[in-house]
Amino acid sequence: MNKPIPRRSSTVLRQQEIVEAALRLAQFASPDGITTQAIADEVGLTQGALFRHFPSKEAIWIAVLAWVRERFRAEIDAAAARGATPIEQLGEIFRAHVRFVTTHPAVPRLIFHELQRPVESPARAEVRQIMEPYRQRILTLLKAAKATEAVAADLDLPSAAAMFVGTIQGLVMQTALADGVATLEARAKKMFPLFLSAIGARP
Amino acid sequence: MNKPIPRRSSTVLRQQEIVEAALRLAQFASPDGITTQAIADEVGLTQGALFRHFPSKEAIWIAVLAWVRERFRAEIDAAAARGATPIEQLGEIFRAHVRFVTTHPAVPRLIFHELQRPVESPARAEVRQIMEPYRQRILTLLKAAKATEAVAADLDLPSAAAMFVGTIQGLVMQTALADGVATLEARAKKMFPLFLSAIGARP
DNA sequence: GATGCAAGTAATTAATTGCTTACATAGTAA
DNA sequence: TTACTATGTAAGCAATTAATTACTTGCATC
Repeated sequence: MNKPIPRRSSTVLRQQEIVEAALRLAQFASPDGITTQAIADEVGLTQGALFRHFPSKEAIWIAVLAWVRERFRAEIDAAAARGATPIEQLGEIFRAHVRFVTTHPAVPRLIFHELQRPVESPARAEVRQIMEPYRQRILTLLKAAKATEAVAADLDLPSAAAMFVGTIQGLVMQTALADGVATLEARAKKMFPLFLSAIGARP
Repeated sequence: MNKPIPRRSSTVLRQQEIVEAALRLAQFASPDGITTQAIADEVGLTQGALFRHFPSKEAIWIAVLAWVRERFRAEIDAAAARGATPIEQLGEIFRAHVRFVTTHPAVPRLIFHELQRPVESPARAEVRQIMEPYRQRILTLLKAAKATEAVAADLDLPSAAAMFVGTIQGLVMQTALADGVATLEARAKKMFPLFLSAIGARP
């Protein structure tokens, strides 16, 4: 009943398989500890075959990050749609962000990996393309909240946006160091009210 | 007038030189992009000579992290001593923490590098030994603040401590991705009032 | 001075690994 | 059938690099 596994497959399909394999492996190893051989094994190809579908190893990781970017954006979109007011939307996004990390534990690892590198690179740019539009979106919501007088009138919006994102990022760092993502959601749940208090949100 | 550079030096002194060289190099390269050859060059030794003073490359990084740990602890101690009330002390520590990162830009890189690795290791344990006592110290100060009714009576202390640390960590991540640590201090300055608001601190 | 050890060097080794190449074959279209 | 192209394999190349080794030398001590 299984879908017959063709020995040969088109590049488009293989690229997706390779991206998924790499992301799977990144749950248990750091990106540059993952060899092209390991990825090939995970897909079920020889190592050389990878290079029929990607020009280099780095191109694979860039594709992985691009996949993550799209997926993350979609989840955040869906979350925002669930909230009626800006403050509610922020709450939904907060939860969705945390949920995304627990669902894809390899993602923080990929991001730490890029942050740890000192030089500009296409992969780094890709990471920025994940974070920057996200931060921008939070900022827009905060503006809307301020316009409806749902937050403190003298609130510094860029700082508040940085704090929203930073609170989650910091929490992910702390749990990554301590216990993986096991306790992340529980701890995040208690953080959001603190954020609301920080921005002077009215109940 | 320069101190004569002896061709030979004791292991204790060399270890310190090696640690400093590694930390210097880590400003411009990721830890595992730094070869033992590069470290040796920076110290002015041959590559093999390193292994007279450290059993392995990893041992060098562990020593670097231990050095960072001590140094960080001392800076935070000094900062805390400058504040009269718990809230003031938190402010001093916040600034000192941020200042430490801008002064030692290699440090976040080293920490990201460890976070990016999935397995437990002595180096990871060393990073935990930097963070955990720090978080604990913040928690203690928050307790004291609560005891003097300087913060909201119903404040969840562990969450607040996580937020204190996380706010800085998140900010470091964001600046690391955007512009190095160039704008870190300016942005951090605007964040602390938000934290005070989060914990319901009285002015 | 003679002695012994810690610290240094130069050369080598063993293992790893991304990528290339020469060749093979599946699938498709003429 | 024939021919063509995309996909696949197996082998190997070239470069990197942590660690080891055999040998040397500076220096404190007797």
